[in-house]
Amino acid sequence: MEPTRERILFAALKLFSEKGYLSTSVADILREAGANSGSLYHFYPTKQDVLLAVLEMYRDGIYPMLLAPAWEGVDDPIERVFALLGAYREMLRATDCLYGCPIGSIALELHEPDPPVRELLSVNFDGWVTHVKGCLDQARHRLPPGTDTRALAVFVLTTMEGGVMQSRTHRTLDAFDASVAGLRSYITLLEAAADSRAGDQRQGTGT
Amino acid sequence: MEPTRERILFAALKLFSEKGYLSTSVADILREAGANSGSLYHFYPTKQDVLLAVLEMYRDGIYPMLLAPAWEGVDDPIERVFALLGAYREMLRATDCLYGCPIGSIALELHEPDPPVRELLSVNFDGWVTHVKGCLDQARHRLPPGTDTRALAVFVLTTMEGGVMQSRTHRTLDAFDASVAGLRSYITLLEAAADSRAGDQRQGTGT
DNA sequence: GTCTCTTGATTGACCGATCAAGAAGGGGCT
DNA sequence: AGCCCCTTCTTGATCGGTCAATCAAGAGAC
Repeated sequence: MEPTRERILFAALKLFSEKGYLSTSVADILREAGANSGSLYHFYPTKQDVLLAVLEMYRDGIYPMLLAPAWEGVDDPIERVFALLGAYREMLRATDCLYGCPIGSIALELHEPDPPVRELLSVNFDGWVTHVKGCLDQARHRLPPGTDTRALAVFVLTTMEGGVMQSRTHRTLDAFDASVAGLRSYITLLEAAADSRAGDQRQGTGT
Repeated sequence: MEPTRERILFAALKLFSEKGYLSTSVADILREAGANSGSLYHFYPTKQDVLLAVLEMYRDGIYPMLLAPAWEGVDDPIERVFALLGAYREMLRATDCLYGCPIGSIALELHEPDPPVRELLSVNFDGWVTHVKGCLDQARHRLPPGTDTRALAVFVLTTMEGGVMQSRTHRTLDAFDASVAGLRSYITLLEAAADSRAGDQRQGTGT
């Protein structure tokens, strides 16, 4: 059996993503982890410190747990962006549209989070966005010159979070699919615009 | 003084959007409304019934409270879409990025809401989307033929909700602005595509 | 022997919900 | 008019339950 500290951490991770932070009681975590309250409070002074540890785990897990599996066998940087969105789609599908992005859920659930919590939520979003920006930078030559790849990466996260929110509410993948289709259409148009402009330049007719 | 029932309802409306549903206690509502618990439970059997009444209020208020003010003096249907997003931006700005869309917050806060609650959240999203679809339908001739205006309207809601979520987390308007800019760029490209295709057709070179 | 970790009963605060008692108002009756 | 009754709403103490957090005592490892 894993050490108690990790059992508590994984139990909290699971429950926070399933039921949210506020709806998960310390007793729930203890039951799931098979531990006693004294042990939990030995490692973590308060429930919020458990949350902080979970958020640090998410932060450190973005690449190994999320991106690496989603990108296996996918080399094209633009396709990697959509493979990542596909991984979220699969999570929605596998859970009947119950669980989406735990960071987004916690971010909206805590209306005025303590600074350290807000900071870690922020860092989680930033890490995700930065990785997507990396893909877009790799594909920079296929996008219109001057494209703000960070802003575009933020828009990708927006698409995922907004789509997940609606799909969870409607208990249907439709809204998620419509959102990703919109993003796909947008990026395709951007690529076409970059391409035609490149053609213009080749022909010397660019503006 | 308004009747007690309405004072309770407005107090709940305010508190749910400020602190969320789970973090608002019945005692909070009573204090804000200046009422006693017996009165609240005389009108609403449970706290959840208060939530249902609040969600019905939001549903009925989408046009008169949100769209009508946002669209005042704006006639162009595409500009109306962005005027609506501008109204959300203003709400974020005026509250230092603390309050966003209360429906979205409640939707993510309740992971497995009772069916009537989930239904009303769904209906709220649907009403919003349908109104935006109305704008897009009015501008149908400016969009590529065959455009799925409902899917595009869902994508507009996705943009708003995803942008609000990130801006609230980062306490900066940047993410919201980047998301709306992405959507604006997308729709501009759609209009350009529709336009060039119309030109093609005029010239008889369309595919 | 000491440091790290575990046990589980216990605490006080707060939660949503209940309830008996009473105030307020408005017809209908004489 | 004056009175009564019945419905509607208000009061606020109170309930059992659950919450996060505490703590004294003990187990186990080195």
